[in-house]
Amino acid sequence: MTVNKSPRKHIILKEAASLFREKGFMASTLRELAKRSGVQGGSIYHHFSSKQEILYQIMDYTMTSLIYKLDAEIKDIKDPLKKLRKAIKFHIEYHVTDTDETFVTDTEIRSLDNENLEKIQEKRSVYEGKFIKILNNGNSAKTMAISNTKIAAMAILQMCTGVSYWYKKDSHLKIDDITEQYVNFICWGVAGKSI
Amino acid sequence: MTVNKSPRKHIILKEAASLFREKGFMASTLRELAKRSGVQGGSIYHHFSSKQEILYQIMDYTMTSLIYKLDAEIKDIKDPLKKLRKAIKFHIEYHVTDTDETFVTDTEIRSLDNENLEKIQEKRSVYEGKFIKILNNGNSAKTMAISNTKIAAMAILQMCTGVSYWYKKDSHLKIDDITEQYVNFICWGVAGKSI
DNA sequence: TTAACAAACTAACGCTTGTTAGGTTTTGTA
DNA sequence: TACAAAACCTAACAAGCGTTAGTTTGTTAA
Repeated sequence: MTVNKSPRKHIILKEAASLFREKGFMASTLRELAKRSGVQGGSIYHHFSSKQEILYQIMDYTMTSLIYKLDAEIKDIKDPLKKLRKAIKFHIEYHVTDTDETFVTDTEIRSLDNENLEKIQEKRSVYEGKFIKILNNGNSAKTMAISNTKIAAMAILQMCTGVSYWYKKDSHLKIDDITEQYVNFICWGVAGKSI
Repeated sequence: MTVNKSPRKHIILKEAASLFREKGFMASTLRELAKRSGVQGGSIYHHFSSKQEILYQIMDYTMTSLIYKLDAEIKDIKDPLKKLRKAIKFHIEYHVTDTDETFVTDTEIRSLDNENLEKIQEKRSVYEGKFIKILNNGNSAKTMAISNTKIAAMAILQMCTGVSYWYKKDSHLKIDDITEQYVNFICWGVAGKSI
């Protein structure tokens, strides 16, 4: 989110994430998005060049944030298991904070144009690579016992990303409790055979 | 799949699952589906009353199969941990066998009309309930230590369903290897604190 | 006050899509 | 073989959608 983001543009992006989550990108119309954002359909084009650009901006911002913020969270941690705990905690908290954006980013890959698709796929790969690296380090340190770290990373990410599918802001479940359960489950899972 | 399923209807359903997976339901057109199925657009209406019905039939068949076949796999197993292993193995194998159908069933919930949505949600809930029950039994038997079996069941299912997102039939990965990794990861994860 | 610019409205365009209706061809059965 | 049903083709309809172009409105600086 750059500092010079106009209020309306910001509103449109937030409403877009909500609408896309609710109906899917293709089933969402600009007329409805405009209505929800407080303008008329054609006005969207003052802020965005196309419907596709709205989707891309949501997804690109989300992936970029995930990558940079994950780094900030784990860069000073040496122990792989501790690093993994922190990474999982971060991932879940991010997905629980921006549920609409993260859900859309995870589910609307197919709606991207080819050019945008490549860019987002690249960032997904970078993000996933950070988890693979942690798992590889855990294997090296003998505190984890994973046969295929790529599959394990995918499994872990899919499971944790899944929180954005069901979590509701008004849920009685506390984020820390959810996080704790996922972290424990995963850490026992990766450590299992090395105990 | 009933015995009297006409060949063309069967082809259309298979092609629909493939097309919907590739482009999403809303971005898929009946003209393209017809083309892929070897007929013209209007001919689809000889076999299905609407585009929505095609989607519903794919999803309903998949959910119904999952429910009944899971039961058949685990009904004679008493030990909760063994039962869980079998359930996970079944789930992954099903998702790896019908990757298109399972992927569509998991991702196109939002494309369902309200009436169809309720029916599919109900079946999803039934299926999920079977996993929750296994976990509850594991807790009772003290071979699992899960604070919230509902969350754990969701996490497990999301992770295992995720296989249909990335698995490719021509993959060098053997299904048994994949299954083994998931089963081990999960069983260590659920058993962790009870060890 | 005036001019410039940003933001928004509005009508309409061109295209696409699910679907229908009527006609033709193919298949199955007596 | 004849007939009916199933399957398919085809043209077209009605609705909707992303987008464009022109106009209007509000704001700001000179």
